[in-house]
Amino acid sequence: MSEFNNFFKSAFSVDNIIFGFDEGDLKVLLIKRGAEPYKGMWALPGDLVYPNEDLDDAAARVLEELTGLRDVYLEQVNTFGAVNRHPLGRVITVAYYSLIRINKYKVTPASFARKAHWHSIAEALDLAFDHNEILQACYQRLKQQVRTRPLGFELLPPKFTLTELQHLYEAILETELDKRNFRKKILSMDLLIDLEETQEGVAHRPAKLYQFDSERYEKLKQEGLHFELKEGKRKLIST
Amino acid sequence: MSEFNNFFKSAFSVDNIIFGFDEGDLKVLLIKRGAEPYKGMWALPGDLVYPNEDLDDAAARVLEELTGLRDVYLEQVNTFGAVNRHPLGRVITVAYYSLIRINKYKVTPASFARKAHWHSIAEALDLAFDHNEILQACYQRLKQQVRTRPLGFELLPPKFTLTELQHLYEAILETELDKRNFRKKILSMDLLIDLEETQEGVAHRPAKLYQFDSERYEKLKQEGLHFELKEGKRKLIST
DNA sequence: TTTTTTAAGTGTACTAATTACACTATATTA
DNA sequence: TAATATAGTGTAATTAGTACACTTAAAAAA
Repeated sequence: MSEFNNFFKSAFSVDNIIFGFDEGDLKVLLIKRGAEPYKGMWALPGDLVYPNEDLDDAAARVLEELTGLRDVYLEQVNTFGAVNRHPLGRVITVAYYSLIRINKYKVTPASFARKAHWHSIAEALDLAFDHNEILQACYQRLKQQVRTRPLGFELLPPKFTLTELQHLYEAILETELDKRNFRKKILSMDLLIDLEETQEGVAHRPAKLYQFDSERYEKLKQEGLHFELKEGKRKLIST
Repeated sequence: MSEFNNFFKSAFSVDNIIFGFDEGDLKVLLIKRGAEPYKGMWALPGDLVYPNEDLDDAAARVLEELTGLRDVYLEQVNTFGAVNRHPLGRVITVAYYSLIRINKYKVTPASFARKAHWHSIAEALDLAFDHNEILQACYQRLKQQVRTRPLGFELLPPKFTLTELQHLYEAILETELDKRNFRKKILSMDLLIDLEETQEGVAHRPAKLYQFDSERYEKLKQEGLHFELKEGKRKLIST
């Protein structure tokens, strides 16, 4: 590896955009940096990748160290590699997003993080490094993917109502959906199990509870199912 | 950067999946490796990223060194970072795909490449490193993106016939399309300029020539156009 | 020159999916 | 028991997708 030696002076990191859903709002988990650079600023949870660690494993590790959660939906989005994106040297970073159920999360901040906190997507501004750009890229990717894969369920508790599901999609897609059309579409996919239970303790007619049928989804996927949700109002191609 | 020093011993590379279209077939440009490791095997064109070079610039450089082409459609797909993917050290690689007009390309092989050659996608097997995996990932991404963005035109000469365009989509999507329905759909998008010219020197009725209207596309995109092509036969969601 | 060959070009009827839209039902709380 | 709040439901109109076969225009062969 003689002539390559000049190259082996870089590092890479993973950064994790952890999405959650709460109070009708799409949230992202940020940490307040306890050390320079960017001390005191909010940042995406991330870490350098160990020399003997696979990239995907590093992303899962970062997530687990912060939230205590394993086996979470995790997807690689993009790699950011501008020369000066990190003040301490050449560090490129691979961005992942993950989807977690916000109430399963318990704070176990890693040593480098002084504070972890959920932020609404819209309020997550002024982040350290190039993390604003990374967050936007991941959010756009989530928006795109949520239309064609049943990812939304990862963000909801195991039992949910159709209205909760609709609100989730509305929050992610930043659009309003028609209640009847949404239900018609979702139920026609035959991916929900009607639990024959209802909400309790709400000051109105209680909603029925459903569960995502992941076995059935795996079966349908093999047969070529296209899970697909369109926009509230479809833009037409016209002159 | 004291405690970080152990980390700054890695390198990263870019690998470029260069797609072209010729003789009704989707092709990929591969080089035969002239040096160890994997000497003599076909590989994706790629290179280590210089310490002071942005990732995207590196991808564009690799492409230009090999083909002489600049300002080509180039898109980052995925980053591959298994610990042992490169025998000479820890090297993660960022994969890009690019779309070029095959007749604009002239061979100018870089020093590390003994030979560059177009391969049909289906025949590009037994590549060096983890390049089979990378190629497949990029091909899947192209397939997906070609449905919702007018990328196909990047692969055709500026003037083309509707049949050529159809064959291109059939090659990429690995499906057959109905001639009348394809034409109806494409023309209804209003993205083609009818050049009022016809083919010459063909032993049959000459086809009309068209040009992609990129100005109009930019305008329509802002208004929310969804360029979208579906499969030949649509799988229905049913019980 | 006529015939053959090859691919270009065209329209319609049917089916499926999407959209817009408003009232009734059921629980709690006042 | 009245008020409030959200759940739950159907249909008609529009748009998009699909299946399908014959005529046209050029070059090449007879």
